[in-house]
Amino acid sequence: MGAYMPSGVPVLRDYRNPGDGAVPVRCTGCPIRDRAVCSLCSADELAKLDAIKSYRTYTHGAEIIGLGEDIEFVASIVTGVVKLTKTLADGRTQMVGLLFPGDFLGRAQTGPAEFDAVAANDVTLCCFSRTPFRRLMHETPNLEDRLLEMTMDELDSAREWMLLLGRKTAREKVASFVQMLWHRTGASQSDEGGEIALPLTRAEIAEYLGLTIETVSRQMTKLRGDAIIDFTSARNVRVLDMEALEEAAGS
Amino acid sequence: MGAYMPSGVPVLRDYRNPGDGAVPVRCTGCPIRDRAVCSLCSADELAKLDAIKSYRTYTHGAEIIGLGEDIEFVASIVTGVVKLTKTLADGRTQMVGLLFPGDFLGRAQTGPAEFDAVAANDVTLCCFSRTPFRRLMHETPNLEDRLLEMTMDELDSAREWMLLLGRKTAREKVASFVQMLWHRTGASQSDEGGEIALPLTRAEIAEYLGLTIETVSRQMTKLRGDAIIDFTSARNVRVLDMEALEEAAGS
DNA sequence: CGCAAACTTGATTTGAGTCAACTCCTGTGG
DNA sequence: CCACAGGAGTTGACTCAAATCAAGTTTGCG
Repeated sequence: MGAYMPSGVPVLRDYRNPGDGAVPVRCTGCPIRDRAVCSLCSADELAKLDAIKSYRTYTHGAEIIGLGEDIEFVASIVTGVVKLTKTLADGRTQMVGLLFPGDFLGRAQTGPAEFDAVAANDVTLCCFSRTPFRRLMHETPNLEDRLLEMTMDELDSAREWMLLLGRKTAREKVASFVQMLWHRTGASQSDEGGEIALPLTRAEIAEYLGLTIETVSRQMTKLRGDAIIDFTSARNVRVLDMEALEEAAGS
Repeated sequence: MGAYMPSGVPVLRDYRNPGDGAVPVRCTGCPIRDRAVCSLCSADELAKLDAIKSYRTYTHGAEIIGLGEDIEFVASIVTGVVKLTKTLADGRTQMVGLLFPGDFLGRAQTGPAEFDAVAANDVTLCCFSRTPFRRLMHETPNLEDRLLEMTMDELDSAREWMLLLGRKTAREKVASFVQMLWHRTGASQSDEGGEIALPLTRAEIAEYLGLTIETVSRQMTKLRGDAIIDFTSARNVRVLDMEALEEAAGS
């Protein structure tokens, strides 16, 4: 289970393992069937994918792909959260991607990875070797169409993230982060007051937002002081006032 | 011709109109044939694209796509430079894309634009109505494959840009910008000392880098003081020391 | 229970933003 | 052909938001 999940807290969000690390063997009943790269595939197309897939698990902190590695597989995130990061020579690190269940990891084309991919908590991947996947993609328009659509969605969200990094204040960044999690973890609109278990440490949130740990912490404290969010623990946020949160996020 | 080009200066880079705004009617001989979304297409595939294409021109500053518009076309940039920007409620704006000849503008899928697209100088587009383009894309794997590849390249470069926005200093940002232009404008390695005509104003460079005009100007002056770059005019840079520029860019 | 990692809080520094002139082009019209 | 208007760019003085440095406190795990 997610290393960050305090024991005894009820399961709230689906980026954690449903069940207990038990993973579907058949695609039918797969928890990400409706969102993943395979979501447009018909039953027989799915059977072909089924034949080339394999599951891999990574524990919290494990490196999935290292910078410059020539990755031999692509994958769908089944459970857990994967962070993509880029690092400058002197160690300054920026997160450049955060993948939730259903998201796709890797390029179908050849070439070395441009970033590190690390399991932010315990992760299960549904992996496809690159060559058979590419072949299947060419035979299966539904697969390629969905991958193109997902890649363009990623690009849109990268652009939103660029606006955040380039122009938002620390307060706006932190509020935007909570708001993003709220949406990505599949909260329903009526869920105000519901709890979000943060999948990232303060240090990782800082990497995501282009800030320092201290600034993230201070802004979290201020948002709590303004009665916009509350914490049941450092890793469990409750949104008290969704409208004020949107206001604070500047969007 | 590009409004920023001082008269009498020899043509240096291909993001300006080759010839005089004269545009190819046939795809053969198109200046972006080797790089654009159509680059993998065979002669007969190209003929089908040819049948649905049309050229549009925009003068410097013209809006190509407004935020929230449901764009009825997608396009390849033939000549000129297109900037994509996002703006917060109070007017803070961040550039989130910069498209050169060969780059692709728009989503094949449906849905409103997530950003503004503006002609940074005089621009020619090779446009395809969205519906026929989508249909053709489904019939033509070479087209969809290339679009997927280009979209993933865009995503990689957006992630590099995120590292810049989140973690680089003002000096590193400005140096990175010059370096990026050097590569995007197709300079050859042996071109040290060659000139780059900046396609953007200082204000636009600031939007690109998440800085203010003043900071961009100061850092340009410092890089000049360090004998890394030089200016023949405010809009024409010469790279004096490529190695030092890379060092200053922090990559 | 105790230790280390994660997180918070406070004091101080600093890099980039803001505000304010000023210069330099470039194009226009008398 | 020159004057001059206006936009683009530069430079300087000052401010401020976030980084840095430095203790603390809390939490969770062995």
